[in-house]
Amino acid sequence: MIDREFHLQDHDLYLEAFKLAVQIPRGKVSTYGAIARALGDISASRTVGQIMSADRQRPFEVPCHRVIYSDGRTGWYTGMGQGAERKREMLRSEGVPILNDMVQDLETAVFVDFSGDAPLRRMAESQREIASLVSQEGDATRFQRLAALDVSYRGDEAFAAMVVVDREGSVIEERTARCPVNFPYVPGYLGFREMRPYTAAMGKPREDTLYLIDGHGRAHPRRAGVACQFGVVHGVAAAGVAKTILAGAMKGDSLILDGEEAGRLVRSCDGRTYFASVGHRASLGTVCRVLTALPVNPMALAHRLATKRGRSAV
DNA sequence: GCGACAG
DNA sequence: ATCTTGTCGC
Ligand SMILES: [Mg+2]
Repeated sequence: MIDREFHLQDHDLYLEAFKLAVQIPRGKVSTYGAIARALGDISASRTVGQIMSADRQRPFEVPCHRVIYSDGRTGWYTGMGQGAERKREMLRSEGVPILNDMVQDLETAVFVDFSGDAPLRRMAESQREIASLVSQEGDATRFQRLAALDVSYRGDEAFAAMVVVDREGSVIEERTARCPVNFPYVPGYLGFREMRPYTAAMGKPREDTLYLIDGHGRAHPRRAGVACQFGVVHGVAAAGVAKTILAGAMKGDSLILDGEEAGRLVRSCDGRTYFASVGHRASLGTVCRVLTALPVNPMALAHRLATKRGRSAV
C-alpha cells in the first residue's frame, strides 16, 4: 500500500540540508556532493549549492563557508562583500590549510561522517513503488476533458493552475491554488516539489479526465516521474508532457530509456514540441493521439495562468 | 573545458 | 523555475 500522504507532504529539504551542514566541525570542510549523498542522492549536489546560497530564514546558524567543491576548490560565498575571499579567510581562521583557492590535504580536512535519515533515498524507494503500480493501458474514449496542470513560483510560494478543455478545445474550467513549498527542484524528484500544488488546484479527481502534467511520466530514471506520482496517488489517468528530456535519448520520434520506448515526441497545434510519456491509465499511443488532435494547447494555457497568478499575487 | 540534470 | 532589459521618480 502506498503512503499517499508521503507524496503530498511538503518535505523541507532546506532544513534537512542545514541540519547536515551544521554538523561540519570548525577546522573541517565538506562538499556539496557529500551533503547530497547524506540527503540520499548525489544528484542533488547542485541543489545543495543552491540551498547553501539561498537567502532564506534559517532556524540556526549554518556554516555554509565550510561547504566546498569536491575537487578542493573553495568556491563562492554570498555572505557580503568579497564572497570568495571572505570564505577563504573564514576557513583559514578556523585552521583549514588553503593555498590559492584550494584546500590542502583535503583527505584530512574533509568531513563526511554525517548522521541523518537520507530523505531522498526514501523518496526514490517510494517512486519505485509508484512505478510498479503504473498502468500503461487505457484508450481515449472516456476522456471528455483534458486537464493541463502547471506551477509557477515566487520565492517559496507555488502558484498552481489547471486549465480544462473539451475535445473541441473549448476551455470549460479553470482553477488555481497557492501554497508554500520547501522542497527545491532536484533532478528526478520534481514530484515532491509539485504534487502538493497540483493537488491543491485539481479539485475532485474525475474519471472522465486525462490530466496532462508539465513534466515526465515514465520517461524518468526510476520510471516514476511527477505524472506517474500524480496518476497513481489520485488514481486518475495522467500523462507527462515535458518540454525537454530528463533521461534517455531520441531515436526517430521515440524517447528510448534502457532500450525501451519510454516517451514520444509530439507536436501541439501551436507548433510546440513536447516529450509525452505515460503517467497512469492511458497508453502512450492514446496520449499522443489526444495531444496531437487538440485544436488548442492546454499546456500553454495552464502555463500562462500559473505565471499570471504568481505575478499578480500580493 | 564540455556535457548534463523535468521544473 | 526565476531573473535580466531601460528609465523614471522617490
Ligand atoms: Mg512547470
